[in-house]
Amino acid sequence: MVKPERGPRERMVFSAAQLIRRDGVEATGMRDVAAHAGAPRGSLQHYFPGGKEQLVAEALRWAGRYAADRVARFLAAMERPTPSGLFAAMVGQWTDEYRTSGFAGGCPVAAATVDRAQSSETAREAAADAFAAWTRPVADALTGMGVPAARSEPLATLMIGALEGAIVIARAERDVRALTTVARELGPLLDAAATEA
Amino acid sequence: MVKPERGPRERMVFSAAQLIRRDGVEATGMRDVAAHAGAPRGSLQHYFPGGKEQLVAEALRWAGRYAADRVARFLAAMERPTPSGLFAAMVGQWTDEYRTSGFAGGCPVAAATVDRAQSSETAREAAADAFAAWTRPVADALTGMGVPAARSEPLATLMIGALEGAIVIARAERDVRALTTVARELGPLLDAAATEA
DNA sequence: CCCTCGTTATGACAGCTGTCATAGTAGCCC
DNA sequence: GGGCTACTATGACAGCTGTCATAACGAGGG
Repeated sequence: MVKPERGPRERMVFSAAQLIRRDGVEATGMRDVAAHAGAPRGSLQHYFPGGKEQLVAEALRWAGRYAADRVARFLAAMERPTPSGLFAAMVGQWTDEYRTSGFAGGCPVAAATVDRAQSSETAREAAADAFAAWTRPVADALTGMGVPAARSEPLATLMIGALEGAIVIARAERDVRALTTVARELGPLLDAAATEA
Repeated sequence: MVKPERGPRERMVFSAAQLIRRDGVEATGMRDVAAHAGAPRGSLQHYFPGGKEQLVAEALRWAGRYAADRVARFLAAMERPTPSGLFAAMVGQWTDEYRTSGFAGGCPVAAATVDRAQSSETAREAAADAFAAWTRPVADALTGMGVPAARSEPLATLMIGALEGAIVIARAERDVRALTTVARELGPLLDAAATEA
């Protein structure tokens, strides 16, 4: 998650996602977002007339697209893609971050769901859309690897669910143990689904 | 999660857990907790001189014990316990709640991790302890069902991780799909680990 | 030069937060 | 009754929140 040099609007959306995944939605203030993005405070009401609601929703949309792009990139980097290999890459992104940069942040979509699912319908919908945008390419990839069509989406949900849960546990424990565990335990199951056809 | 008729102190701890799992730690105010518990506001500083930090930590301890007790009760209710049966019971608790009471709340431990892992060391530790208190009886149960000792704890972590992730997804989607999916997909894997011995 | 429009600047607003100081009450033991 | 302890009540505090009103800037076109 490196900050690209885009316009101030895009930087604020990115910064919002960054801060949300660190501190949660509620603890992330609009003034913090502008400061983190190096954007003027006055631009907030100009670019996001819908207020925090809109900013959070756009941050989640961004996160969903980002996750989907990562999946595509993982697949492109593997010469002989396997379900376990894809899952290992998805998990590896998090173990790498935690090992090199510490356990400061989690998944922004999960954070928004925990903080806002009950209090903001638009945030909840945006989170659901983000999960859907993430699940789709994973499921498609599984199908492409020989997983029966009927099981691709369930298995993709299992992968993302196990990853999300492991992220939470790892962050609480400040240990990547949970992440490496789910990757190791789930790998054979995923590969088996691709070969039984 | 039915409210027992205990003293005001215990009621406040319980109410804190209840509100945290609904709205997150940050959005849960001390005044809200007292009101929800039907306890006087003045009792907060009397019972919890450590402030919100202490209240949150105790709520997480309570949640960890509660989860562990539920596992023990699930096991006691099964005449021939199997790993998949235990997992189905754990997931079933959530599908039942969501189907009958709506998707208002998630797991308080996950909520605290998302909101406070970075900002409060004691809350983070309390969350890690809660996960540990929950994992232990699950792993012990797996061992008792014939799962090799070396795989019991990893599989318990996988179960709890997948459940936590599915809770988040289900709450975002307002659909139990993710929960039923992980229970169905993971069941055979768990039972296989118990019989290969 | 002036006018316009996308952007920014600034200050204010009510509302809420956790925390604290202080006082008050109820009950029990001596 | 006096004194002690456990608990409750209440009001205040500074600090922060999201939002808004208002004004100023700055470049580009007429």
